[in-house]
Amino acid sequence: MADTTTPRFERRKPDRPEQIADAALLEFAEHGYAGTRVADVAQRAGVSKGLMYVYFRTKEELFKAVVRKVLTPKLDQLTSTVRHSTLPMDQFLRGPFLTFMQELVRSRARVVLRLMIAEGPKHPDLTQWYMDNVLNRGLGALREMIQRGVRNGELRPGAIETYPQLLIAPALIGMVWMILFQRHEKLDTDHMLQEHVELMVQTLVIDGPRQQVLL
Amino acid sequence: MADTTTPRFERRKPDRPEQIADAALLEFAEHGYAGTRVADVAQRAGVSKGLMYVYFRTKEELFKAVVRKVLTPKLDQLTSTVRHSTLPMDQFLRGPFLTFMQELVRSRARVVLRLMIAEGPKHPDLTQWYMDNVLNRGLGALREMIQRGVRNGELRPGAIETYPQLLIAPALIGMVWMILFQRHEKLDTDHMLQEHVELMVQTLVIDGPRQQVLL
Amino acid sequence: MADTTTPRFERRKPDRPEQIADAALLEFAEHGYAGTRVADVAQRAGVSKGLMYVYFRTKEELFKAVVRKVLTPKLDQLTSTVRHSTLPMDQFLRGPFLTFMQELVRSRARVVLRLMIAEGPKHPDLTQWYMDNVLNRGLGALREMIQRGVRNGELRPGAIETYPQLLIAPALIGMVWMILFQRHEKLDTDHMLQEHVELMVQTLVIDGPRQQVLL
Amino acid sequence: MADTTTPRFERRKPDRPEQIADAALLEFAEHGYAGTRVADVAQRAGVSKGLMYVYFRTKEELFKAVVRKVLTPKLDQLTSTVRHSTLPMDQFLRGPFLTFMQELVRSRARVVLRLMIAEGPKHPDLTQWYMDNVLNRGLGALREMIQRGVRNGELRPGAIETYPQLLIAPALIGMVWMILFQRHEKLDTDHMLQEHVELMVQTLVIDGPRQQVLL
DNA sequence: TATGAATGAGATTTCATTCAT
DNA sequence: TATGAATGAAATCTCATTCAT
Repeated sequence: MADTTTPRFERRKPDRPEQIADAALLEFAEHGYAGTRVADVAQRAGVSKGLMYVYFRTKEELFKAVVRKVLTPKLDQLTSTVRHSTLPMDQFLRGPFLTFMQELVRSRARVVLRLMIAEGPKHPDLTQWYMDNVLNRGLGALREMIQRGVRNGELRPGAIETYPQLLIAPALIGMVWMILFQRHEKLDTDHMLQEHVELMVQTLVIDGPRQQVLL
Repeated sequence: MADTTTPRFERRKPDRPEQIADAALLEFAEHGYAGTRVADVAQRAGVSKGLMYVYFRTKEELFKAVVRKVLTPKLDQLTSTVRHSTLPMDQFLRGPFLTFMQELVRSRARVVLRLMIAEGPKHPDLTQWYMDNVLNRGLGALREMIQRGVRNGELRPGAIETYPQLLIAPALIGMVWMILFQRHEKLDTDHMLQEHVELMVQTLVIDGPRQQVLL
Repeated sequence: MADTTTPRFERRKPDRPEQIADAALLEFAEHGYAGTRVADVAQRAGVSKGLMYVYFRTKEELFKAVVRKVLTPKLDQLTSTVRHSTLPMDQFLRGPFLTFMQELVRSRARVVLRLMIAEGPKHPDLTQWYMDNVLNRGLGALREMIQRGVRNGELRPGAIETYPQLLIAPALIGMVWMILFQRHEKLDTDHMLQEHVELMVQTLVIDGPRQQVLL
Repeated sequence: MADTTTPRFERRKPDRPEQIADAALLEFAEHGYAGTRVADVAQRAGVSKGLMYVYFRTKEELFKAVVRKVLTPKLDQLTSTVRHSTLPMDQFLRGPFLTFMQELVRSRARVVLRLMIAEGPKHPDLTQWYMDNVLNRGLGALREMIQRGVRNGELRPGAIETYPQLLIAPALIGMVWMILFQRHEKLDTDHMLQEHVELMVQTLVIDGPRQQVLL
């Protein structure tokens, strides 16, 4: 009632980058990097083509911004989960860790993973950022968790300390499956990850009185 | 009769399609699908642009042909390995199966995986072909192997029968690592896969007299 | 009455148009007309883009204003120099006239000349203004001077009355040289102009008692 | 009659660059560098936009090619004229040299001069080329001619040896006039140049028996 | 008066595909 | 069969100008 005429311009600078990045993620997810038209992102974001270039100097910058924006919180979540847990190792793996993987497979990070795999080799600086801020932070957090378990006598020492990748490998499978095949053939990734965690617990966790202090 | 597709008595440079597909794989590997120029493939193959279109009607057809050409022998190798092995399960896993994964990570299949992840969603028919001829054949072979082990009393029944993906998940990690990070930070994927197999053997293989007949 | 355009009692930063025009000249000089961004002029002038459009309705208007602003005083200077001189012709040519040309070559007029040559054909009204207010006033002043000399018996009558352009042609050469080549190869334009004047004096000035009244 | 259907493609590679450069010159002449659209050049040349980029990688390359193409023959003409003349100096100046300047003012070089003045500062390599291949060759040829005259006792030594620019300065005036004002106000550049040459001959050429050997 | 976020028309450039030879 | 000159649709990016505040 107050605004009877729709203004041709809307001024709301603070929201714009967010708004554009969200739209961009969706377009990139659907069409990949090269397949995405800046014009379509603009339309999806409800802004003009020109405005895109006010906030992101090139399509490539936009892409990188999207990747960073999506992955950063995911990694924060992982590190935080690992750092603040005081649960016994088996409960931790079956609980928060499993949940993290299950959510990861479903989250927007999945499509960003696809984008990284597809475009990473063309963007060395983005790949470097990914290594520093996603991969190494992620693996670092996992390794920290495992080593704590080993020190506490909860976990068998061994390969998993050297290659924490093995712990999340099935999440990667899950994501790739979702990307490529989910439309064709369902896979219960939640269950698969649960079974994976069971196997890991069986293999890694030392039986016996585990109620010792964990901290 | 053995050679039905190649017209035997026409004069033309033999294996032109082969030649082109090989060049195309290298270009796709380096630049991705969209980043690859048909002209560059032609140059690399040593033929004219026009001739490409004699053998492959579009760039997309060429892409699909490349994917099929690379993956088919890989799958044949896996199925054959699994089918013809008469080794006890632990020896099989530590031997031919580990070797297969290690080679897989290094092979041209790696770059095709990248291409599939990047482009799959845009080519449903290719994805369908991949599911039928790569994924399901691959998982089928693995499942077959596992079930034989279970029947023989060599393997514990359980999750791995349902989700043979868990067995090759680290190979996927290895491939993705090679694609994205190998230039930045080395990972000894061979060793990682070996450790993975050890974990799997510990978890899955039933101890005790294993020298019973396998077949 | 003296000051009709500037409203005397309104509060605003004085000389905004001046300020903008000065900034514009520098930008136009560096990047040419098309290569100059209105936003950059605004920034250089320390005002907002929007404000520019309060004082100059379009980029083109701004351009024309700059041209006029720079050239007008130069022409005033020339006419005034010529009109007020009471020197014998040889002294005048070697003195004030030479100085004028030497300064001209160095002045901001040089870059405006470049702009006129580049953009003139696209702006007929500007070109017309230039003809009326620069070219014809300039040539007029020179011709007046020459004719006075002829009447006084100081100068040989002839071509130079018809084509006073010949008298300042080397200044044009000097300006073009400064515009294009000075960064690559120095030319002592001062000396060149001095030599030109010497040649002119030799050719044009009638020897003999020249101390007669001049005026 | 032979070709009843107009083919959509015409294959005539050898002509193309020429054809495009000619069209480009006309467009650049009319609209300047920035004001010229590649599409319009293409249309004028009767080829597709895409083909432009087959022969000239960028608009800038096209521009440079045009400049070089137009100026090179002009300079060849000047050097050749100067080198091969066996005329006495006054006849040479009043004859071939005057003719050269008169033609120069009318030729396509005129518009290229405009382009150079306008765009030179933005293209240092083109400017360097211009200096090496136009300016210095041109001035060199003039200086050579003058020094020959001085050695022969035909010309007074002096400023003109140091600054041969003074000899062609009026041609520059003529060209600039043609560019900017000819549509508004005629100037008989031919006559102006003729008068200029007369002045130069009067000033520079030594009277007396000039029938001495010239060579 | 003053700002600068927002617009949108238009420019250059790329490249898969066609087709005259 | 073989070539590569030629096409044209489309994509990215720029920037003068407008207008809500």
